[in-house]
Amino acid sequence: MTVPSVSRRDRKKAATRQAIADAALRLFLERGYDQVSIRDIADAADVSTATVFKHFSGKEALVFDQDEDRESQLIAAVRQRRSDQSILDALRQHVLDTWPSIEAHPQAAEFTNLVNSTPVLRAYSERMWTRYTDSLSAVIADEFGVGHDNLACVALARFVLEIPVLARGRQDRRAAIEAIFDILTHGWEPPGKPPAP
Amino acid sequence: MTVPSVSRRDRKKAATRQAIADAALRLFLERGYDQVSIRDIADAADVSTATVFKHFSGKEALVFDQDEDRESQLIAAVRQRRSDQSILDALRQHVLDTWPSIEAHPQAAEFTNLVNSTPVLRAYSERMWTRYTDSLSAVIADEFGVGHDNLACVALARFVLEIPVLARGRQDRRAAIEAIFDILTHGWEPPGKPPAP
DNA sequence: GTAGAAAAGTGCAACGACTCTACTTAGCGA
DNA sequence: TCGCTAAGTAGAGTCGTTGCACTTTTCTAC
Repeated sequence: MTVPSVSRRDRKKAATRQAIADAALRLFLERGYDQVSIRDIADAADVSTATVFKHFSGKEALVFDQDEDRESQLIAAVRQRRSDQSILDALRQHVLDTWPSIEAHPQAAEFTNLVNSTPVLRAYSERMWTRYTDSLSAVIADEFGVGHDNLACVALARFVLEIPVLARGRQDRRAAIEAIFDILTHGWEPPGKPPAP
Repeated sequence: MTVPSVSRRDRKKAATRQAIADAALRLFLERGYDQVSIRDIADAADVSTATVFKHFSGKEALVFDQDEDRESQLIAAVRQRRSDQSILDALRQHVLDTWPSIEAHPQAAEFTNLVNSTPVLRAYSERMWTRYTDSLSAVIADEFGVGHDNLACVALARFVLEIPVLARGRQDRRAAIEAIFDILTHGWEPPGKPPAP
């Protein structure tokens, strides 16, 4: 996984990609997303602008590098769950095990701030998850032997994939995840008032 | 509401806006979204491209004209509900009363097809609703006297606003809406198998 | 009515994201 | 060593979008 095919060519290709991603993140954090052009990034990474688009599908994708195979992990969590575990519990456990550690890297605070303060990046980060709705709902439906467009399955998949957005910026992300799964499991309950002053 | 302030100026302004929207929809349905440029639309409506952007915030907004004051209707549905009605029920009723009739206009099928087959329009239509998450969750939280960032309130608002996306393209939209509210009310239940062949 | 403010619309230049095409370069495999 | 292929480049071009200076239309107040 770290070394898929160690040819000199692939190493150079990966290095170029990394140089672009690094330059982009650095400049974005320094100046803000909208104040950095593709040309700036290309110059900083010492490549042409065309090369940037060879490696990344667009400007937003430069911000969200390494988000690979989260989709396949989700699918696997459902399909390879313990036989006595419900799908909802399997998802809850997978989400608790996996998602809080994401964004646990250096500069996490600045990074989160960058995304939250840039509308186009907020929108992109939300779509990042919900685009898996179809594949997650498909595997859930398969487990129950119903059609892929089964509404309950689609809704569950969608609601689970909304969790990262809802839990973002919470002080206790794990508690937030648990609370949302409780809604999905037992239904929505009116919130209790916070302790009086 | 149909005639907010009948001055000649306002009438002409509304007329040009309508001319632009009509030209845009016609061209989009004829050729497809990506095959129509702003210039094409401006020419067809006999205005300059600058005028197009005076009336619409961007190209995507040309597709989704008349989506006004759905936000305020949502707020009102929660705040002005009957005193014996829960918030969840008030939302359910409002959604059932209001949303199925949307898209009940001519060319609905072609329009839906246009949106679903154009990724950027799909994304836009999903954001159209979820952008109200903050204001809807705020009013819900107010009704319970808790903070605006209360997780249960934010999650409920978000999930309700996902309903249009989930119910889109269903044969029986009302049943779909009911089913999703049932999940939110009583928790998620595994789907039953369809009748055997 | 008429003057002048206010707003709608125009034409044009510019910027940035992204694409395309033709070309060079560098690594690979025989 | 000889191509073949993939990575990278340069540059022109398209398109969405904005800003600016300007004209035209309509409203308002005298």
